[in-house]
Amino acid sequence: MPGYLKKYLTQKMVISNEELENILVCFKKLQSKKNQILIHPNKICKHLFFVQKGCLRVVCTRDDGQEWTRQIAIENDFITIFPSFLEQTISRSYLQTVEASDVFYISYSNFKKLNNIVPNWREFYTSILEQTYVNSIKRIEKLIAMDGKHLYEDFKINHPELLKRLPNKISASYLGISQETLSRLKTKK
Amino acid sequence: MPGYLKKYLTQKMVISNEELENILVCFKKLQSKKNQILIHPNKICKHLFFVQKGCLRVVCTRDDGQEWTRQIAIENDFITIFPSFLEQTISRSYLQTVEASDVFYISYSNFKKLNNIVPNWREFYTSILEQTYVNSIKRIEKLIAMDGKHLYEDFKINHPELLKRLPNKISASYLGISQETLSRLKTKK
DNA sequence: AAAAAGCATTGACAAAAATCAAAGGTTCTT
DNA sequence: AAGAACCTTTGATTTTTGTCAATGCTTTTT
Repeated sequence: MPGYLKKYLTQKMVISNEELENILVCFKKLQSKKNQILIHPNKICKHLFFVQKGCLRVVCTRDDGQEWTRQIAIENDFITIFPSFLEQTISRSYLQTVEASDVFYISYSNFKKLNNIVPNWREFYTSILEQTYVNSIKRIEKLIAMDGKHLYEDFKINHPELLKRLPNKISASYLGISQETLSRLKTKK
Repeated sequence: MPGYLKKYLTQKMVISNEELENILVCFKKLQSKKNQILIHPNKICKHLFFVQKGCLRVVCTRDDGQEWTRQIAIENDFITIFPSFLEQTISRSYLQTVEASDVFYISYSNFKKLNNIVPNWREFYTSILEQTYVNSIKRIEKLIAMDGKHLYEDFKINHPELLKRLPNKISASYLGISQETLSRLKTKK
């Protein structure tokens, strides 16, 4: 049943069929409508999600109520409230579906157990970590050095599919600019 | 000789004396004056650094020549041009001393070998990765959601020692604002 | 110690971006 | 299908921030 996840794992790690099954049984399927909250704010994040179909985002809120998109996940991406999941601490951020989505999720305790059950798991996990960390470094470089116009141009070049797929409002909140500014940048040039 | 590094490692990982020695022999000592470039731009980053004494930063440059501080390391921090080090690819960023510094450094190939030589190394490495990734997530949250004033206030609260220690110019380039704006924020309130 | 280079501050101005508000267009709900 | 809710665009305005330039201060360098 978890077609994409199985495919994803076999592509990314060296693993026996038995080990693969040991991983897959830890994941449960969830189908969700649009705009549903899968991890609530001010809770400990207990699950890691894999997106089979659809789109999810991590939302962080400012004191004045404004909301910002810290992370976006589409097909074949993992997503969770990472700081909360890792340290099992409370977080103000929440995880929300942007589209109707099919996801697979694994609990924190089962996730931890995979280290013991599957020999190559740590290596796989570390590799994913490295990649997401590199991506976050690149995002930081852009956020400190670029103004709205350049952030938008860069987003259009590197994530054209997201720009088409996401509501304007969410793209703007991912870039750290207001939706009005994004709307103007889209038309101006 | 690598006093702090030895102390740091024994505190952070479970390790025998022999293993510890196997790690330490991979590191070489370097003493550097202020404003020296330890990893040059447009090169493959071949070393990972541990700061014994002093202060280093990763500088990224914009097309117009403006420079920004992507990362800062002081005593007991590791630092490198991570994307370049990890994938052994060319990077425009460079690593520079902010103060006269004593550092220990390890080559990429030796770093890779530690996975085989020291059983707990991967676990240790993963744990450092997790922590730095969490820190980068927090920085992203701030950069997308906060304006200059709030970024400065936050920096003052969370890194008061850095604010005192760093030249204004570098603090500003770390926060993604101009030094004039930082100077005004410092006096205004 | 003097000169030079670099850094911080301040003012004036320009550019960028946020905010507020209104209108028209979608999409969702019933 | 009608109404509601939401999203997008656009205009007007204010706020924030960047840029340029000048000055005084500090730190290097010679």
